[in-house]
Amino acid sequence: MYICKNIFEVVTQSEENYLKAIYHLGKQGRVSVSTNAIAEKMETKASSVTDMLKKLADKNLVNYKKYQGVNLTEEGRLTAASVVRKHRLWEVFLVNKLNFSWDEVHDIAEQLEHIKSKKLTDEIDAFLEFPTHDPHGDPIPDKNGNIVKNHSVNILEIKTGDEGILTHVKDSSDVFLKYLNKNNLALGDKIKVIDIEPFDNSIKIEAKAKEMIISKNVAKNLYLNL
Amino acid sequence: MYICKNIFEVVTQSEENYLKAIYHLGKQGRVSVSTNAIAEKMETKASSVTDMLKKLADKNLVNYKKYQGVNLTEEGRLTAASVVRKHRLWEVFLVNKLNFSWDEVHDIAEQLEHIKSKKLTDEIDAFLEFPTHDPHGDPIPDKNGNIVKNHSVNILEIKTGDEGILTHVKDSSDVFLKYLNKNNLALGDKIKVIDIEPFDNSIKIEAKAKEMIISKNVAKNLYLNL
DNA sequence: ATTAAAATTTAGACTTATCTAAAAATTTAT
DNA sequence: ATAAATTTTTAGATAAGTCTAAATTTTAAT
Repeated sequence: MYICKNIFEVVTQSEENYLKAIYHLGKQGRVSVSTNAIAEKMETKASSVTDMLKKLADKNLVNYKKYQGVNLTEEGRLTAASVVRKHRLWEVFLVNKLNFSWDEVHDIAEQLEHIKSKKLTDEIDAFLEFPTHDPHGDPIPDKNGNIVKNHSVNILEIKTGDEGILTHVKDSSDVFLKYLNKNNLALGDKIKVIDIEPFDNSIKIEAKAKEMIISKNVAKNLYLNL
Repeated sequence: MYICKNIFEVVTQSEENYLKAIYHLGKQGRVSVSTNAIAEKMETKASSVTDMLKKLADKNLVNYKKYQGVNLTEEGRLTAASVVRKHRLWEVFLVNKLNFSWDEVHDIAEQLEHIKSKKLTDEIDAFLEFPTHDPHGDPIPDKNGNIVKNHSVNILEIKTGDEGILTHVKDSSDVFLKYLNKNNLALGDKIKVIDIEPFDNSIKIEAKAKEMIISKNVAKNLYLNL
């Protein structure tokens, strides 16, 4: 006797979170990811990850061979991309339509990304006029899970005297974003590299006609379009 | 050692659903509700309800004495009202801002009502310009869990020849709403009672300059403002 | 006031997702 | 190439939420 347990939630919220982690760790899920890497990203234990990987493999969402790590199947990749799509669309909604700032949206989007309704996702997409990037500059996968290729480069790789537009921040944590707010840095700003200090990789930059020094750790998270 | 298990989700989704059921069954939670009534509403078993009632009582969300049914505490009432508030606000959002029809929103709102963010709820409320009723005419609780009193009366209680505005439908199931769509009936319509058939309580009404006959079962769900 | 029927609770079991501790496999270092 | 270190998996336990079946309490009927 064939029993379909749950037509509407074939993939649980927890499963979606694992798929998302694998997607992010294996650059859109195409590369193999280790159990420990997933455990660290999800702040859980490796044994829990192993259990889940078996379940995901049973559902044909990942390719899994014991001790070998995992990568997403096409179905898994699409599922993960859909979750990421929803996460980023909701972030745009919160910032563009409601009065949220870019450092407040992550936790709420973590909840909203699990809402199951294809129509809702597509209507929100249209309502926002089909945005291609979220408030942190991360690309939004389209209906088919495809993302536009990003041409931004890390500010550490730019040579002294060159300038570009800040289009992407890698760290979306509220501490980091609040740091940028405090220093009046936002996506779209024109930034010029004045000097790179070889000793600690700190960088003197010019933004909004003002000079400031940012640490290497900050620099690592700033990406510019030249 | 004091351990707070979960600051952000002191109330689980499942608990919220039980509180909501008790809220609806006991007219805003002020009246005692039986275990079986809850079980039926939630499509679960009485034994599951009993288990949950104990848990809710432990958390001071309901007053529960074995075999006596439950009612909500003030804290439980506020929690339930907040869930109902979110459900109805999201329904308004879906219908007014996205392209949803009133028969498509319930299942999605059932998911969205569990999103935890006070700011999000209040911003959506403001974005929608503080609506007082959802697309089915149900009142939306305010921040403090208060609802505006409804003055609509059931169409069966109106005497022949009288008319009123359709302001509320009791049944929000998609079958019923699709029936109304098909017959071109919507909130805001002026409806006149032409004749009530004593045999089966079917009613001949006039709406949009056309006469039609509705069954007692339909009539029971239509409420008018005189 | 008993007894029968209905409602409710208890007991024990199952599933999902998690954990700890121990075992097994793989990788790294000598 | 072998031992040590690291990674991963297994085994067994726990908590939340559900179920069935049996026991208990309340309500209704005679």
